[in-house]
Amino acid sequence: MLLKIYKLLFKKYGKQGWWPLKGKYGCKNPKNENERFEICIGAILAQNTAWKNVEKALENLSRKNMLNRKAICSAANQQLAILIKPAGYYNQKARKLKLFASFNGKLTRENLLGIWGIGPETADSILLYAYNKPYFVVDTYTKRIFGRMGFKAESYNDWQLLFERELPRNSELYKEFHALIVEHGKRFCRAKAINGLCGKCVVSKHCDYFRVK
DNA sequence: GGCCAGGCCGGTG
DNA sequence: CACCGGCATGGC
Repeated sequence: MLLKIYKLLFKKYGKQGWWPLKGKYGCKNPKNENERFEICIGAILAQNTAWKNVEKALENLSRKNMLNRKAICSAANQQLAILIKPAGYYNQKARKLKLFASFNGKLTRENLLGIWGIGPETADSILLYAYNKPYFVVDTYTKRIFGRMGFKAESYNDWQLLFERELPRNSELYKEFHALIVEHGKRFCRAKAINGLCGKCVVSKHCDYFRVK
């Protein structure tokens, strides 16, 4: 069932090629440690924030040559906060960036979750997109889209299990699926239902939300 | 002008 | 454990 949804979304939106490094879509997998780091920073900045705003923050960091681990480690919280301001929650996020950048241990899921400011979605985004580990990423779009379709799960872990149990354990599939979910959430499965959108949605036949209306 | 955006933390019951 | 307020900008 989930694979079927995936295929419908893929047919509609095409290959997404996430993660979008420096705001450019269609990138390949990260080639080096610095690109991996940039993905991690983007994942933290993207917490409950529109990606457009994250791009501005990344651009500010990049222009100052601060989009790397060393620079962020040695920067003052205040300076970071000013640069990442467009991404919102800038005081918290400045602290989060520094704590992540100065973490030296092994990047397991458990260790990531132990870092202040890294929750399950951020951890899974880092593991999947920066380190190519097969953890399915669950976000608000995932819950909204599949919740409306009639899938039920209580917690983050339940949602994740739902996908990981049914899908082949394949990071490339996970990456593409999550990216497609975000795209679909932005374009069609909006928080506030917009008149007519559901009628053009490629997965509406599988959706309770549409059928009920 | 209100709602939403690729969450997470800390306090409370 | 579940729930909630706080954190903050920018686009629509």
